[in-house]
Amino acid sequence: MNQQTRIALETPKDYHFGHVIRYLTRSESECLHQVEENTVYKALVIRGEPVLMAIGMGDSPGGQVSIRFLGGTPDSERMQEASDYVKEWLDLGTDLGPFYDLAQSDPLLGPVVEQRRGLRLIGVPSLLEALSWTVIGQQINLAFAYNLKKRLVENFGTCLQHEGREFRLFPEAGRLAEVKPEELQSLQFSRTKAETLLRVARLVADGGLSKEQLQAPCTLQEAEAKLTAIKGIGPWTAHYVAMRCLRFTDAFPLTDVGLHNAIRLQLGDAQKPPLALVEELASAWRPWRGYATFYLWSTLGPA
DNA sequence: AACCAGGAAACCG
DNA sequence: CGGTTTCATGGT
Repeated sequence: MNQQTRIALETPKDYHFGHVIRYLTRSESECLHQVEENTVYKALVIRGEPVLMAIGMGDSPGGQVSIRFLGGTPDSERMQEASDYVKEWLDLGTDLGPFYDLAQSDPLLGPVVEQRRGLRLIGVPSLLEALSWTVIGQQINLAFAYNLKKRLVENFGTCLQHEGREFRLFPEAGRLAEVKPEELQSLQFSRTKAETLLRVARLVADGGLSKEQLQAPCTLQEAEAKLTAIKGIGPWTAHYVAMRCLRFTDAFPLTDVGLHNAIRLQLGDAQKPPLALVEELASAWRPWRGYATFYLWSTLGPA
């Protein structure tokens, strides 16, 4: 009958599910997962089969994260893959000890990190999704960016239903690859945004671009070079993707407006910091500049 | 209405 | 190269 299969994931020492939930709920327009009563609902397609998950803190007091599979139990290999995905997505495998040590003695970062100790760097494991989201986010405000993503997902992705709940999936590369730029423009994508996004989708669909070829033994600098070779992708986008998808802990979107605002806020300044100052501050955060950036971003959201 | 937004390319000395 | 201008489109 209603037999439910669960997987429990070990959590790292410093882990605060509440902070993770807060990050995941920062936009009302987020369409690729839902959060309800401290449970995250998320769907994947693994080798053609949908896998529906409810992710929450386990019942045991050990601080485990548990995945409950909905609408049928996947086979063990798919459960393992789903579990790997969640581990990567919610960043359950990184030891933040060195980062916390470093932050502790940093006047700017110290208070920020102390206040949100246990927040993880929420990732975007799919390269296509990460690149798409980042291209969408170029030079527009976040609210609009979430709207554009939603339109992309609703128009070209599939939607699963389970017990009245909708699970939306990011479009497949092959599907996006055949979309015409005009279709995206009619959804209020700018022409260049549409072209870049479709260029990326075609590259991923053709196998000319993959996550594997951008990760180790590839260095951050090499990954950046490969990504910025694509028209429409500059240093900001490359580092953003390196940070959220490729998991380079030192990825650093130097020119990011949100980062600048967060630094300004911490310094109590009226003006945004000059780039030279941003670089100087960040040099103390190596090799964790990506985590520093993510924590600083978290100071901008609601409370 | 003006200015801004989790930029990138093209252009120019 | 390093700085400047243009592009593009909604949000506030």
